[in-house]
Amino acid sequence: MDIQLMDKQLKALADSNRLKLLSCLKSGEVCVCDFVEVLGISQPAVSQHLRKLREAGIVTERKVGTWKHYRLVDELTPIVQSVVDELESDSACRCNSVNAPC
Amino acid sequence: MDIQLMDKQLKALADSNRLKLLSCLKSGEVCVCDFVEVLGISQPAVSQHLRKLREAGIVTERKVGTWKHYRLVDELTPIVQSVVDELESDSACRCNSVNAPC
DNA sequence: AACGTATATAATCAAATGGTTATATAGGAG
DNA sequence: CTCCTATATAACCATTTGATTATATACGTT
Repeated sequence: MDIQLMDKQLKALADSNRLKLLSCLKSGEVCVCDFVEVLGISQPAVSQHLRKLREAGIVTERKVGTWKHYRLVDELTPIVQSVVDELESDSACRCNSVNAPC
Repeated sequence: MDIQLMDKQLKALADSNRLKLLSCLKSGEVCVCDFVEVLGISQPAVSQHLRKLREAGIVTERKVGTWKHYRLVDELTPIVQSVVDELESDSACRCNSVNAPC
């Protein structure tokens, strides 16, 4: 495995808020608006975390109208997979907002 | 697995110089003096990287006179193990210095 | 005891990181 | 077209990180 990709993925994983995002994503797609509630940080902050995960090849997105649904990529690298395996799935982060389109 | 430990270990892993240290350690014990040559950074910088790995429970040390030999801990967590597995073992970093006591 | 070597710690600094607010972009509803 | 909502980007700022130099500690040698 390319050591530069490894470093990039590890940097993307090494943040507690991003680990929480992965806990949420473990059980399926989640839209950005729900993440904002879960993490208790601003929407732009969430957007920047998701970008970091996306650029590391860990998550991918799907547009649904004005919303975006994020999910884990299909083929995770062994390192990312081992991190996801260790995380407890957090189902509390999905479809809680009144207007969530999930 | 404790999410705080996970975060701490991931932060310890998410640095290219520390990944190089682990590449060296994959094939066995290495003393600090050799690391300095390999990474091309100062001795205190190496010492601080090693401390971070030690405090994350990834490496341990053994005193040999004035030297210290570092090695991977016996029971790595699944995440750390998967990172080590992905790294190519770098044998060029051992016992190269004239006065290395390895 | 005095000196030299190996490693660790302290002090300092520049760069990277993660947050905020403000603004841009894009799509759906009226 | 205009307005509202969802998301992304830009600009900015405080904190953290990783390097350096200087100093402390510990051990071996003379």
